[in-house]
Amino acid sequence: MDYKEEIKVFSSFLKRRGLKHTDQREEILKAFLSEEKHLTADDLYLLVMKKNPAIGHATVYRTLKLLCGANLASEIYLKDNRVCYEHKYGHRAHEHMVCVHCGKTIELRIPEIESLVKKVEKEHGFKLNDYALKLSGICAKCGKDTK
Amino acid sequence: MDYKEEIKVFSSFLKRRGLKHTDQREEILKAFLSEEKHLTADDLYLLVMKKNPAIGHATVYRTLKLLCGANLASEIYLKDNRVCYEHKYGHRAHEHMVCVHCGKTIELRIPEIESLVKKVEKEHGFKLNDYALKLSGICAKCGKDTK
DNA sequence: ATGATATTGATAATCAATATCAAGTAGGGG
DNA sequence: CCCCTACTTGATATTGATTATCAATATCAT
Repeated sequence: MDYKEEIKVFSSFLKRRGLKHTDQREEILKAFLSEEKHLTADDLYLLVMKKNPAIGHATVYRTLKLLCGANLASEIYLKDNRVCYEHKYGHRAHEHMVCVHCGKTIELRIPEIESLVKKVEKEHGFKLNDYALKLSGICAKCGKDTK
Repeated sequence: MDYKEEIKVFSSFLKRRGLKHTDQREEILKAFLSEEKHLTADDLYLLVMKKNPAIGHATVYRTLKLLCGANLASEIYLKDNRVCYEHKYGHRAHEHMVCVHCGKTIELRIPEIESLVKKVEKEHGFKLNDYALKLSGICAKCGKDTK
């Protein structure tokens, strides 16, 4: 995969902001896209390290913020104050199910939510940016293991 | 208010766990209940300080964990990795709307969610502990201010 | 190519939350 | 009612994730 599409989105975001397109940023973006599951900043750092050990910790953190700004990634906040990042481009999954036992996160698709959320938005005069539904509990696998 | 009910719940929780009912714990619980809005651990610490400056930071943190265990409080995870605590006893609001501008949090009541969540739970063989719906955007007031 | 400006990586700094530990209590059994 | 043991406390040190700092370097419009 070449991620041409996403790289273009990122590039134009950077240009629009007067920022620069660097090798590090592109490498980090590619590594991020290559992993389908959710990543913490540190997970991504380790992934990037394998390709290019010269890239620093801070750069990964910084680039993740940029990716969020470019709407290529979004942050999700899990238990224990951990932050994960997920792909956003071409996605619109804001519903997650997290297993409090093994930590696995499943993305859900609950179309009915959208209309509910819209209704609430109108009722409260809120201008919605985003929403997130998070279910937490014990996943099927862990439920079996602990039985 | 005497919070008799909640104190009893806490007491029996402690006994059940072989833990002790101390003045500090009760004071912290009362302070927590006295404030209707969401609190960070530090907010609560400052509140408790006013009544009893001798109570330490760590004790507040520890007691909040206990309150969660006793189902009197629950944690909510906001942007920037901040954790807040909200009342849980007699509550069942898991729906929040957070203004990304002023930071205000509004508790919602969306009864339809419950059945949606139940459906998903069944579909995935998940054993649900909790769920949280978080809407984020600009609240009516801030929307007006920035117009 | 040049130069203004953004970027990088190493390091130090920050912050909330947690672990440690000696001294102080609670509260059940006698 | 007192003892004893185990739980608690508060001060402090520690952790771990994220950010700030800063000199050296790279980008890109011209």
